[in-house]
Amino acid sequence: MPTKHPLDLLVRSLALRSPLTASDRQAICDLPHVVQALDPASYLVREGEPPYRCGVLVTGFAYRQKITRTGARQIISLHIPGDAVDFQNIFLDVADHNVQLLTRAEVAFVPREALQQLVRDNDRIGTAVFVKSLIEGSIFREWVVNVGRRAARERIAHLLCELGARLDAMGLAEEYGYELPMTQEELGDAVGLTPVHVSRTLKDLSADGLIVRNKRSIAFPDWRRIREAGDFYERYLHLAPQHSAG
Amino acid sequence: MPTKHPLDLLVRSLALRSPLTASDRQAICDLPHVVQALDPASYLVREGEPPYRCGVLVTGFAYRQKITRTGARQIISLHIPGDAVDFQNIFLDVADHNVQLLTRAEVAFVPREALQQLVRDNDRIGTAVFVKSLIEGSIFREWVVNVGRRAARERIAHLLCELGARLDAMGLAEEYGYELPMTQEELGDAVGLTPVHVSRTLKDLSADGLIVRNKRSIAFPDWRRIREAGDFYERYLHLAPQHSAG
DNA sequence: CGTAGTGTTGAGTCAAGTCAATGGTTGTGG
DNA sequence: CCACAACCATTGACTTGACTCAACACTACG
Repeated sequence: MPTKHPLDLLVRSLALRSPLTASDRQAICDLPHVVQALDPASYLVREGEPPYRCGVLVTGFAYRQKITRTGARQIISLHIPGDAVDFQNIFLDVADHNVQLLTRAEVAFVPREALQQLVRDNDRIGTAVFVKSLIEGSIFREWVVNVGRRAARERIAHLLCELGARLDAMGLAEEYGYELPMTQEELGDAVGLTPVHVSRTLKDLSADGLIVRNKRSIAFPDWRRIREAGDFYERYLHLAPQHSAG
Repeated sequence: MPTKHPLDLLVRSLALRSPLTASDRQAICDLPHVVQALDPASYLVREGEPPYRCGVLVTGFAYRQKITRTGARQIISLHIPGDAVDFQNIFLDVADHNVQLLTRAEVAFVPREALQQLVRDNDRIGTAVFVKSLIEGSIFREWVVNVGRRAARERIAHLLCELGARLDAMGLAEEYGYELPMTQEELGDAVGLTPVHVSRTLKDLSADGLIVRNKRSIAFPDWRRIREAGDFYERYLHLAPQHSAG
């Protein structure tokens, strides 16, 4: 007897911004799916391959990634439980980037056609999926700004704030911080810095009392100050519901 | 007697990737709209404001932009004739970035509700708009990579290739190049560099015979070499049609 | 012509990168 | 339960790609 449906978090994530009725929620949970437990670094999507299914994070974290010719990796976004990692691919014929697991994770795979059909048949769900995709696009835009125009300290602070705000919106953060399941190399690839410089910058942030580190957990003693250090304004996350879209 | 409908280019842009019937095309052209001629730097969208209409570029160029706390500007994307600059906003309640004209331009403004209604009522058009939005998202992702992990020379070469490829797909490029309506400051803000360094890098690219400059026009004597210099692979532009999405 | 907006060039600086060594943590298997 | 291996984080010394500042040149346009 499942205490919790694997797609519940997806429903919660969609309902955060778009109104969904009880029957909409049921329809999402009724999507055919298989849940798999996968190891860190497992690929959910591979650049160049056609997407035939959509992975939904039930537990664990993932990231989007692209590799340049010289072998440098850029992490393009981070994904938390409840995120569907393939809304960006499901209406396109070929994946233009990779998605990998950051941690061990349980992933619910939904066949592409079933998801496309539901999006087409149900207006509210279709809008919710569209809205979620557009918000992901908004996050990509903010990352362009972060990586293009902010100094190292701001970049890292911004990333930490964003993750905190998103986890918090999903009810997945602790009181003052959260478990950050990333190495400094991964952090660097997310903000366009080398791991060495990430190490130094985190040290500075700690020294200034903006963050408190303990193993891989991050806490913010003063939310206002870290937001300021990261030039973080959460409007781009569109955490309030989109009433007029329903 | 109009020789050409203002929304024709939008139709062409959508039809590039998604199949549209003659009546779909007619339905798009029948959208209510007003065409305005506007000066460079005019705002089409302002961060923080609710989007009540969607601008479509009939002629001229535009860009998305965000300003950091320190006043630095990051250009997030460039838009060419046929692009609708508000697909990213139309289903969200508040704009999270600015859109401005790069050049003098004619813009067709479509009321938000009319566009939303058409997207909801017509499946093929809805899918086409969704696909176009997702491709814009793909371009944002590539920009994160460009600005995060490539050297100055590659960044600029990549941007020039992207614009060339997109203009070419819309039939708006010359044989070997195109008119680049950007100052070096704007170029710099698009790739995360200072105007001084853009000037030096363009000089290098010219010296190596990768580009030929004449006023604001750019030509590529050898497309293969400039692609290579920019680490440019156009898969992310999804220029081939998305057959299975229709 | 004068002026404002661009673009170019040189000289000096600095934030972040590179290279390399050391130290700490975690997990595993003998 | 310990020992080893693999991975990760930290630190120091040095380098460098891009930035800053500043002067000057070009161009378009009234």
